[in-house]
Amino acid sequence: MQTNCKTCPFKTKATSMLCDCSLESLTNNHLELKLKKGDSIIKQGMYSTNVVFLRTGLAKIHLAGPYTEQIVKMVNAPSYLGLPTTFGSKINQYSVTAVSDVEVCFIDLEVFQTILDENKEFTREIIQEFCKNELEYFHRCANRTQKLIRGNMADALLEFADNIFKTDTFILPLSQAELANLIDTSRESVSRVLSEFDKDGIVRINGKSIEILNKKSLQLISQNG
Amino acid sequence: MQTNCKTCPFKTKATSMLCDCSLESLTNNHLELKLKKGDSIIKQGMYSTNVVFLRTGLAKIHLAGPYTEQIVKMVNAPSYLGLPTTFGSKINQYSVTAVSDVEVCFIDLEVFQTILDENKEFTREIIQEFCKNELEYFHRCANRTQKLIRGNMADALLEFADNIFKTDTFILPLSQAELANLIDTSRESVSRVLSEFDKDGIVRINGKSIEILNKKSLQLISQNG
DNA sequence: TAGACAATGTGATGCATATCACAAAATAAA
DNA sequence: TTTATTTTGTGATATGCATCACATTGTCTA
Repeated sequence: MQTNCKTCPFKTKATSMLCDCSLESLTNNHLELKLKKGDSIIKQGMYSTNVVFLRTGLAKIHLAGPYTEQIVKMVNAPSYLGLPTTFGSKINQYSVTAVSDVEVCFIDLEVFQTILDENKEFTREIIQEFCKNELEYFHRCANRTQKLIRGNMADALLEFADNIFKTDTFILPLSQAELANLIDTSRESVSRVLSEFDKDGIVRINGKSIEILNKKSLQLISQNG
Repeated sequence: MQTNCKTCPFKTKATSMLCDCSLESLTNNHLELKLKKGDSIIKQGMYSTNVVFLRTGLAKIHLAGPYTEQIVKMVNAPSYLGLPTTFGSKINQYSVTAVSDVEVCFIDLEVFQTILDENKEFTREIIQEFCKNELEYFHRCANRTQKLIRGNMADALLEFADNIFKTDTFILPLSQAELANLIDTSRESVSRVLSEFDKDGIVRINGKSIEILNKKSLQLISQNG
């Protein structure tokens, strides 16, 4: 479903029927931005009347837990962010921060709502995305809490390799402290487990660069705990 | 938005515009059932081409974790269940089981899809529901893993009282073993914490009957951990 | 090229809670 | 009612991991 649109910024092979520019309303109702790694895209607690389209790059969704900030999801482009705010209180309930350089479009929520109303295909895709995410959360709930740290770390590495970067050699986009927030553990444990994996020849670590040497082992560790 | 419909079974004050029976397609395309406590509504791993409307009663969504079955969400009527299956593989990715007697309607997914296409209001409500749930999962991720058992138990009791039964005196719909699966702990710890709460005068427990005596305390315990 | 600050490695210690092991009670079945 | 089965209460023990403490390395800035 690649639709390289000439008049609007959505030139991506997205989930997005937005690129069907019969939706000319969009062309005049968005703000396009390039943001740098570390920049805030959505800030918890702030008022907002926009949906954000993450056009390129990688971001983390995170929010304040009772003690520390928790990363609940990594999101790579293309993806829509901030919908719950749109339909809810207009106060952002979570933060989104770029972990790579990103391109984003801010779309007025009323415009977005109109598009939803007028475009069945797009609506269907959005709902499908929600369904996919819901399943992800369910599995996360069932897995994260039952597995030991090694299992969760294995899952995180496999997720980066298989779903996010789609290669077994990549640069970790998160610090060890952030990784700890993602897999519900402490910074120190992340450090220990990573060097264990390296020592056991499962991965090769070089600063922030990671190469997965033995994916089968990782999958086994993921299953055992 | 109460619409007591005469021709279709959806006579509930639902999220549901389905009761707007301009949707006569529905009237002839559903199966209505009364199920008993403990009956399975949706079974993980089974093929299905239905969405389920939970008309009355209370259910639990649960799925197989690496070690034990995990309860990921309690759902009370009115609510739609099984949408991810609809839009996904048609193999149920989770189970839903009645924890009280329930009334459910099985709706063919093509009929459901048609309704979505034809009814903007309904679609909007469904999306809103997804958004609400997503926020719930995020908060669950951030809370459940950071809090101690007492905090999670306090949350569960407050959830039952405030959101599910809407009264401070209720009958626990789950066994202690199920409660343990809900708040990520062991059966024994559930037993211990509940009797602690009782001993401290925070709740009064009598078999499965629970009365919350000191809600402020529960909220404090929830915050501290 | 220094100096400062952030990110990482690694040992020692403590603690929350899982697990094991039964007893007691409640519920279901016969 | 009696028997069988599930649910619950409670102690003792084991353990995975958080926390603390500090050394080391890496990275930015002036």
